[in-house]
Amino acid sequence: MRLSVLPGSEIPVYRQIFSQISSQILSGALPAGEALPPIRTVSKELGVSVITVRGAWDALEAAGLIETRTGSGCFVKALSGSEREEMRSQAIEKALSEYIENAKSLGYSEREAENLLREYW
Amino acid sequence: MRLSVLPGSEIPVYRQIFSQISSQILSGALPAGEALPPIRTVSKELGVSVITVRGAWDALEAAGLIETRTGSGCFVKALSGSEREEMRSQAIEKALSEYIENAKSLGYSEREAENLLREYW
Amino acid sequence: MRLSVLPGSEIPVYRQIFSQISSQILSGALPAGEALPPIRTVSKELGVSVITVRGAWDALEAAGLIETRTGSGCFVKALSGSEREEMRSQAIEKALSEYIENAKSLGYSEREAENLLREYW
Amino acid sequence: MRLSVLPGSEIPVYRQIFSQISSQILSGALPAGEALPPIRTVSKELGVSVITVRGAWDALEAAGLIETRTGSGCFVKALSGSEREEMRSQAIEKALSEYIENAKSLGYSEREAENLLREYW
DNA sequence: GTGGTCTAGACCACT
DNA sequence: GTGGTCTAGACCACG
Repeated sequence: MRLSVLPGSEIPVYRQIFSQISSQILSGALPAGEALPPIRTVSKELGVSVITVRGAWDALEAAGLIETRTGSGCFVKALSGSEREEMRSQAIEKALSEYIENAKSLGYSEREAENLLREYW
Repeated sequence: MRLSVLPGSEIPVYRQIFSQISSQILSGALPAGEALPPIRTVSKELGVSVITVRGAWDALEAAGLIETRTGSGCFVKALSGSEREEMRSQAIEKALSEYIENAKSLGYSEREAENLLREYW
Repeated sequence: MRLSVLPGSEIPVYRQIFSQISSQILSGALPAGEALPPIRTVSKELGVSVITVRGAWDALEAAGLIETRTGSGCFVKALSGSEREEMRSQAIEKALSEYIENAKSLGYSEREAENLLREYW
Repeated sequence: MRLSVLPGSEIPVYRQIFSQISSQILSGALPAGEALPPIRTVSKELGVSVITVRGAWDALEAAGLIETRTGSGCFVKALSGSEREEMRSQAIEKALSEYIENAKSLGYSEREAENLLREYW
């Protein structure tokens, strides 16, 4: 479980943690049933408050990605293959549409957008 | 000057306005010297507070994209071609790197990322 | 907006607040668009922490009952009549099934359960 | 002795076990003197920790419903008919008042509450 | 030892 | 003045 946060970023710390774990679940890197590390452990490792980590966990639970069993920990929820694939698609489409929207309004052509993608990947 | 905002979005209204105008300036759609519409007009059209629009204008001025001439309004600043091109590049690179980062952590390959771009453009 | 909490109860304070407001929304007592009182006000009135009130607000938002507009407050979300009726039905059915389950396992007949209901209403 | 637990429920496992056994005792399904199954057996059957079952047993003993005889097991305590009836009444009244409170705050009339009860019993 | 809840108080972003 | 985020620390319920 690799996590990292940028404290000064414009996007909230708990959201950063949320998207990292979310991506790992949707990509299959974190399989169903897997236990997440205890919030206190994560808190120490990242140097943020326990409450901040808890905020990320809450968001993950609200998104239906994990479930918490009080007293024993938090675990990656079982998602059907199609559910997971759908959420994964939605995530990439959202990111993609932001890129496309930006590129278009900045006056880039499709060809240029593709070349840049190849160049920076 | 076409603007639109999504009030319920997670990204602040003033930032939405900022990026739309910013993109139009960097793409050349809004040429140097062009007058921005009065704050109150924009406020009414978008149905947001005058203060919110003012925030967007401030951000644009801080970014060096517009200048305010007291009593007559706000105008697109004159940028050298190279300056403009550099800012435009930075803007697209930032958007691109976010897309790439998301795609990678979701487990997509470069080829898939390209195909999606072509499909959704 | 009438609220009351029992601090020593077995059910968390934020949950108590949640269900009271939730019921008022589903029963139509709180119409769509209505502004909820500021969390700090509620906090003072009930004598609980701001954070506790926020927990209730978060739960309401997660349940799709309210929406928060940063800087201006929290508002009752617009629900279609059928949506509202469905959520209201679900709420009463959940409460009802708990009553029935208890009554049955305690050995009460349907007739007795009805008589008790009439007696205590 | 039939027991079942829902691990993901919002109400603690030991409480679920407690109320099931409690109801069976108060309804007379489990007569005085009857032996409860060994903790380890219940633990295996339900797939929960021994400590959890122990918690339920403790709660039952604290409620005066069972007694433990060291070395031989736990047994349903002898209750006078009036004692048992009083506890049974209290249990149903508590469940009933929760249903009524919910129904009222959701805007249901007594008549509707009765009809629903008949319908879902 | 695990998560769940709560307090008191601070600073920031937004309207 | 509104909500959003975060800190530091405490106590409880649960397994």
